[in-house]
Amino acid sequence: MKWNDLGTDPCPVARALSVIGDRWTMLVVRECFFGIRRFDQMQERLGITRHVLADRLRTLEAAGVLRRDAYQERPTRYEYRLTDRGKALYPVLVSLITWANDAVPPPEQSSVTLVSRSTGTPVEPVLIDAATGDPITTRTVTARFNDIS
Amino acid sequence: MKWNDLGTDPCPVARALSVIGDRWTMLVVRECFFGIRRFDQMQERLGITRHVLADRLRTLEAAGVLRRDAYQERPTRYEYRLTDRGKALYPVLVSLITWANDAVPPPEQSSVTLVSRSTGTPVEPVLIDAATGDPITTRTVTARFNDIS
DNA sequence: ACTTATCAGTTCTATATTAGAACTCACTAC
DNA sequence: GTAGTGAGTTCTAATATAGAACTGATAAGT
Repeated sequence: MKWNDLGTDPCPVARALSVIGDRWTMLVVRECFFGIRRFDQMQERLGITRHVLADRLRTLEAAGVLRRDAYQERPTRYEYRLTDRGKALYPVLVSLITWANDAVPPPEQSSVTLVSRSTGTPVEPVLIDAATGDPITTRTVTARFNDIS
Repeated sequence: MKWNDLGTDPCPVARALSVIGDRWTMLVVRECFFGIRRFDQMQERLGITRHVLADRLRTLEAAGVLRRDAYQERPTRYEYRLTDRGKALYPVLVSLITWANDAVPPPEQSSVTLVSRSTGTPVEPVLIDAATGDPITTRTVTARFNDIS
């Protein structure tokens, strides 16, 4: 299978990864969540090559995850912001953070944790079903394949 | 920056992606969640090349996400199962599915949704803080950098 | 005994992607 | 005029992936 075919796969995991599943894309999205909007700043912070960054920004814009806004004229300069579709990636980012803090501990004396903006206390993210409030686990939830053929 | 350096990055997003952030890995993990355990079956279902699959399985085993078990002798054959650390990736998978079903609609008449095992009704996954029950959004939660220097 | 099948890989070559550095273009500030 | 800013592009070398064939241990069929 070629990577380009993933975008039209019936499986949503494959379709998600066709947009954000390469080595750099979620790091670019992370920078956007941190409020970084400009090319040079992202490039320096990430250590990504300019070529690849330009390519990823194009892809993310095409996918509707980022919006490219001119913030000045003469010369025209653009910055990148998350769209609503991009902001909807927050649970993915939070889940990655939660998993990594458990599973891939930082080797140095530094860490990044998620805290409440109001109280400053660490949060412990869990997934629940909005309708019932039940936790979402492999035991409570399963994937259903709907073939409308 | 090189990819190999990500595993020791202070940012948990980078560390998570150093393990599961390449083009195929989360699809391999998805297969494991679907109960697929064997090399040939994964290879055929995913359309991944055998070379890359072998490499990803090695990497995931080294990261403690999968366990390699012999299921027969003469000749020895191995199968792969999720460890607890691997199962802890479920929220990431669920978040990806939820996002893709919203953001990257399937072009054909087929879909995959998450349903309750007990009632069969679709679930609507949301992240909350286990301690307070508050929803986790960009407005309620922020990242804190703790430098224990 | 010989052929085919199974199954987890390995090996090979062609192609695609990435890293790293230098360069472009349209300006602004000194 | 010279240097700086900032969003890219262009170039080459290194790396990773696609696709197909092959290996090695063994079982099953004829």
